[in-house]
Amino acid sequence: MSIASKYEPAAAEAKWYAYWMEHKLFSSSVDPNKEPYTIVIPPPNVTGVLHMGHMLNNTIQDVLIRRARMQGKNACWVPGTDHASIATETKVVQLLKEQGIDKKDLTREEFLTHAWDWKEKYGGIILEQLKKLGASCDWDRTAFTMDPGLSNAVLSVFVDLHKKGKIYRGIRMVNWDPKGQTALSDDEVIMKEVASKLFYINYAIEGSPTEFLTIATTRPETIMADVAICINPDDKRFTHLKGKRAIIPLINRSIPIIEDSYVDMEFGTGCLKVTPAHDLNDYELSLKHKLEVIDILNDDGTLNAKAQLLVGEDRFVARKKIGKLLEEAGHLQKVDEYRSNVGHSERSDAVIEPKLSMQWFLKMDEITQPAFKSVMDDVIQLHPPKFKNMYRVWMENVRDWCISRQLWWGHRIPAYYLPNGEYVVAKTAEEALALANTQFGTQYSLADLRQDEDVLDTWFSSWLWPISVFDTEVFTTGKPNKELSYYYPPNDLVTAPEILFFWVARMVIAGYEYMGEKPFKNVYLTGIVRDKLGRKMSKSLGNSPDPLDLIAQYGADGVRTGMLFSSPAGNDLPYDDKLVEQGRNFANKIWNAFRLVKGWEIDPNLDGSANASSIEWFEQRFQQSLSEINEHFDKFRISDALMATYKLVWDDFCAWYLEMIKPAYQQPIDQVTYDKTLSLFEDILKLLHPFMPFISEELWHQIKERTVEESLILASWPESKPFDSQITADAAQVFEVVSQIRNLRASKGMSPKEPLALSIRTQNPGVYTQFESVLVKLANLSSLQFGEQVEQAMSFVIKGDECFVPMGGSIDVEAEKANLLKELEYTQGFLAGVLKKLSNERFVAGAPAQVLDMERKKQTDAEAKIKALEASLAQLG
RNA sequence: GGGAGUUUAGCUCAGCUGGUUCAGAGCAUCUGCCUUACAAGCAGAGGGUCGGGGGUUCGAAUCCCUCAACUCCCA
Repeated sequence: MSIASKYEPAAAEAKWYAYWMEHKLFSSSVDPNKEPYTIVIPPPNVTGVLHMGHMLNNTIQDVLIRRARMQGKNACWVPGTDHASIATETKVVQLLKEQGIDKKDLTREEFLTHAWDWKEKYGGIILEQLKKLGASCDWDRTAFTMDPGLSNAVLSVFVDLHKKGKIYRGIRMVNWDPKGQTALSDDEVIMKEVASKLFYINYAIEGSPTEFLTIATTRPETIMADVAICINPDDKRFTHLKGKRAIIPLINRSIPIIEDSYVDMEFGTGCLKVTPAHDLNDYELSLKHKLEVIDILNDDGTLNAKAQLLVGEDRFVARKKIGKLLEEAGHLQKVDEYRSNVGHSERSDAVIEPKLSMQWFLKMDEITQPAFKSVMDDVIQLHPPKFKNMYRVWMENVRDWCISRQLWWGHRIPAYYLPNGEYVVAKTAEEALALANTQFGTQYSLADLRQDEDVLDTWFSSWLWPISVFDTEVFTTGKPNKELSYYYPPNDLVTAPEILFFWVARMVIAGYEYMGEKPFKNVYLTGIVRDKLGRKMSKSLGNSPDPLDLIAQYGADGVRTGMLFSSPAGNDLPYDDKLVEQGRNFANKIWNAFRLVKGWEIDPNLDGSANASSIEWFEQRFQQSLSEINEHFDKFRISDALMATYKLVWDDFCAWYLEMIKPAYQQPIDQVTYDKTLSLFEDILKLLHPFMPFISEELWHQIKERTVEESLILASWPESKPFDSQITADAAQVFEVVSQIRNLRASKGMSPKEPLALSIRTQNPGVYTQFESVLVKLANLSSLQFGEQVEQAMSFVIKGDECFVPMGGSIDVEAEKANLLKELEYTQGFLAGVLKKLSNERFVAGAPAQVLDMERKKQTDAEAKIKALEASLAQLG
């Protein structure tokens, strides 16, 4: 035999991916005669490299798209990348720094030139990596969120929403990243518990030099920004201070003492300093009590002139220094160690500074309504459904979306400020100028316009993705083009739950706003890939294997199945090399099954009728599995679909079917069985294809020469037909007998080569005779007969049928008796339980007929078994 | 502090509207085998009070209450 005994994936993978690409088998175009099946990829960061999360995510998408393609649908998987403004800008800034260039020394245009250069050079590597995984994307459709068309779409949407009055400018407390010098959304802030200090500071009471109040704070450097002290109105300790004023230490500014039940009497000293510019809660308190706001920090986190003290010092340095100053001045009572949760930038890891600034917002109250309803009404289904609840909670508490970012890389906000202090919003400067001059009756020129410096939040472009990859004009025309009308809405979206709100919810919002329809029907939420210690896999921890290394080592098919073996929707995937090893082994198993079949010689004169029942059985079994697999797919249980396929191939096909029909060593096989077996093999390859595209396509073409059109990727998914579960049940019973005999040999230390005789006492010999040749072959029987009890025999009972295996003088009577007794006792106990149930009048009265019948059947079966066991025991003496 | 979720074998998970698919699967473990497709394999085996307690019911892994542990989201 010339075929290698181990499957070598590398060559097949390169070959078939090139083949599929060359013949454009992934491509899709509008075809009104075919039902479309669409997936848009969650666009990875253009600067990203493939990580394990992408592997899982894209494998699932590929499985779905390949199966849909085989089901005859017009399968279209649109790939692309996201400009990821923060991540990319951070990376480019870093890169420039390494080259000795500081972003501050560059103009906006110069910086963007660098960024684009970098994007052209390294961007999209990730898409090349996806090809190694086997992703069958329509690469001709590859989109980028900053492509001219898609960018235009973003600006159109901004202008439109502004016109609709949904976009406004406002002062808001935002999460300011002093390092990245940008505002972040709440979702981009990571809370981390850090060690800090709680400073207890004494504030003197105005007009009463000996009296003071003590305030506990972790941020003493902000006392200069204090505008009040707040106490709880119910707090008896401070009743005497109501209406008085306190003096800020060191700068001696007088501030009022106010009352609000917001103050937690238990925490710290029970009174609170109110610093609206530097704390969100304080800011809200200041709005409520109409207090002024004093901002003492610069954008880079250093203290400004309003601080009066320590001007120019960094906030952390200032914190230390002011501690000392307070101590020297006798205002510091004590300092406690304290652990607190502090927000950090997801990207730069800088400690977030709450900061008041002018930002752009999208009003969310109305625009979210259809999106909320569609998920609640299951028009859009989340898988698993537990995420519906999370979605509801988020939607119910949604806040206006801060869409501006103080960055350069991204879509620049199309708002233009005028010398008269007004601004206009338009897609281009020219349009803005025209608009301004009409609106205000002015004679401005382009030079008078100053465009907003900020760019839009990345999600403000990717929320349009399911629409804009097909049609970038619909946002202005309102009329979907041919592509969009055909492919929209995409069927399924596969993504991580962590961006359910960032991205998924916002796509739903945009879908309804601009298409009046949902942007997809199903959302499959994957889990997070974790290492053995349960930690999220990340580059910084260095705990993630390189996906490309894994593919090289285990093969793409092995890695794909490995990722899917243990990842039900919504559950984290605890990654272990064992999984991909199992995947690789599975590929090898299939490979070797093929070697076996391909190695057979055919004798056209041979009669194969003895194999008819085996073939019949496997066909029924195949249909049984197929219906399970289809059901799993329909419910988005991808892992279960894989597992059912795995068992069908490994257990039913390889372990049973092939052994059943396998001719003796170096013996030929008949034509009918051979042809039928190859055809069954083909059916199996079809089921395997979505999971293991490479090896399945490889073997598909090794079975026989095929044209491009006959490639497996385009083959039809097997048709589901009714099946006879009696045959599969009968076979299971026969297999059980085979197992028992093998077990018997093993326990006696006998060689499997030593034939045994078998006699069965049964009411239904037909169960066995239909598989007689199989039973004889697999159990290695010298004879099979039906009849009464046999002496000097080992025995076992299968479904009430007694099986006797004569062992001559070698049988250990006592051990055999003990075995039978044990079985007997168990069965008697079982029967007792059944009888107890049946003698319970309330059970008989209350239980449905079906259950009752079941119990009665249990009773008769158990009684028959007991009788048989007792007879055997009597025989042994 | 508010909300959501999870808890079933050593690990990862199934278990639908209470009742034979009811205690399951895969992996891991143990025993024996290089039996000519495959040791990346074959044949067997063991392993769980379904987180604890209480309740409803003829009957509970499944429904209710309560406690505990863990996870996530919002503050």
